[in-house]
Amino acid sequence: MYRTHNCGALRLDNVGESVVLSGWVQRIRDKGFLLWIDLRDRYGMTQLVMDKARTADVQVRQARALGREYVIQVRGEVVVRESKNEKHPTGEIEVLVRELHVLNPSLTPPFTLADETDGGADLRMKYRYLDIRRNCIRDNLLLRAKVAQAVRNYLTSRDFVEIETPYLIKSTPEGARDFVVPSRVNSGEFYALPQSPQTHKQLLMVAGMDRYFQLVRCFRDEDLRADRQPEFTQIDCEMSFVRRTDVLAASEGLIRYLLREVAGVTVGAFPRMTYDEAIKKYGSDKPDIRFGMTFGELNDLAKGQGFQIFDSQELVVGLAVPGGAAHSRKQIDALTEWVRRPQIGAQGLTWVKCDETGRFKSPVARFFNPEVLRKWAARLQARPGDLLLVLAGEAAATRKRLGALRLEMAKRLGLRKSDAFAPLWITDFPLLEWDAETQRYHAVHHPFTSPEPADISRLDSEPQKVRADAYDLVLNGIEIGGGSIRISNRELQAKIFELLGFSEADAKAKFGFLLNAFEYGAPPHGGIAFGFDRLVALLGGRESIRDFIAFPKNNAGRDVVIDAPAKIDGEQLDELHLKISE
RNA sequence: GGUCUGGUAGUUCAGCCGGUUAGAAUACAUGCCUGUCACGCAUGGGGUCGCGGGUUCGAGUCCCGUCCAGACCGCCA
Repeated sequence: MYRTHNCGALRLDNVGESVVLSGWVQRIRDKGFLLWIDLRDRYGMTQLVMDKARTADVQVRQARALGREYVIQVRGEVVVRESKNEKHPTGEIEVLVRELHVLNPSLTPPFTLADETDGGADLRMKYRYLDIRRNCIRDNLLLRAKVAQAVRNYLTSRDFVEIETPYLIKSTPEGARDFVVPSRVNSGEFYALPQSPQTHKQLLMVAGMDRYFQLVRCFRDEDLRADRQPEFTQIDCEMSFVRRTDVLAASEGLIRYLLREVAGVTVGAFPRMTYDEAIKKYGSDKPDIRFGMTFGELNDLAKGQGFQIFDSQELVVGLAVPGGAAHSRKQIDALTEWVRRPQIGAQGLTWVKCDETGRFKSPVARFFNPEVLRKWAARLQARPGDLLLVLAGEAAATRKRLGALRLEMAKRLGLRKSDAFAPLWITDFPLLEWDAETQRYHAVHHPFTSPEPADISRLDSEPQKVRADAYDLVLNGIEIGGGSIRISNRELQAKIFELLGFSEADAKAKFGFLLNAFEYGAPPHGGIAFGFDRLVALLGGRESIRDFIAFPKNNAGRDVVIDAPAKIDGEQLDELHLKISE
């Protein structure tokens, strides 16, 4: 018998029982007369005990020879602890060992397997199977499984049906770079791994499945970030006979359910904000609205007063840092350096301290009299004791920089609380974006996104002003979902392809299968996809998704556990009809 | 493609203006310890200072190159 109980199961009720436990040796505490072993498995930890009075010498010697992470099995008796430990659920009992078997020894692990590990990221990734033994990583994976289960419960209970779509599909011209897979049977041809099941889920709508979802792996061959992996998981949804409000309502229902079931947090109706407003007030299309510090534009109050730097720039914009007047000159200089780093790229930073008595202190005070500075403060909704931070420059870049500064200040002030959840819908994205490099429009979302119905008439005259019937869901400043109402009208789709610079033949070659399907009675439809990894990380109170993925890729897209990608031999290349050009 | 930060004991790090034998904590080993739970105490072993080149009487330290890791910009419909 390998075990009668797991390591998290035993309680006072079990005292007197003879049990068999198996697990890993977390730690041995040898007091000489008495020796304890913390035995750990996925379910918890149970303290084993041996002493000279009750245990045979041979077994004590055997126990002293154990090392960390040995896999052992013990038979023993559950006894009450003389000194209890309230930190563990099993802390009131211990198991007096009668028999001990080493099932497998272990090398000394290269880092400490504890909540507060001494292991660096590099080492932890290489020995990920050890890292996962740590409570925090194990709990992250358990959380992920719980969220997945909750997603399936919720969507299935609302008539969504989970359907798998193929992973070996075809490369499409728009969007991220594709991972490609050479075909052995079809010489010189390649599959692509899906960036999303977009077209297949639309085909399922034409097929009459009405409400589809899938927890699906997606692939993008782009550079990585802390919250970006080359393969990642989406909650992909699509619905027929819906308008935007229907998709938003269904999505809110799901997210609200997850927040309640998993995080125990109740949130009300999700606020909505247009793309333009988000950019102007937060400098980002994914604002974190857990805190204020919204932007105020100061062009009318800051230009034309003799301060050359402002006069020559397109936009002067600022925000008020609550309580920020307490910053020392040194701290503000450090902030200036922070925004001047190449990653932010600002030329400089203008600041105004609003002291408690309503006076202003600023290096630009000789250009702007107190009356003007008072108007700045009012525009930025500053209160006495606040610090105004002002940037100037080209409008889009400056807003972005101030947005980065806003997040940094919030982080320093502890305003980005991981147990607060502030969802937000962003709507009214532009449909098209002019790409100067290729001299054509490209779809901001994707080519199947419907224009806002009210704007369709402007497609010919001013295409850049046409809004998309698209929406993003932002949670705590992280984009966790995005979707749109799709085009289900053949002529409209043809017009969009034309605007995107596809010839009719191009469109037919690339998307003929979808256009054909639309000839056979396509229902109006729309959908959304949520970033599952990001969502789980947020529910776990973190922003980096790597610790919520069992085997993530590193910064360079490598799997350091198995050392992939790797070269393949010549024979395999030949079979695939491939030659490596050096 | 680019910017920044880092690489010193198994591990996490310190190492000042270039100067004698490169340190700490932890891990590991041995011994002691009558209730530990991050046990404690004592002793001990453990180093190609990422790699290559340069400057110098002398380089862990300065310079150049390179590799690796992380964060970020570009990119990510």
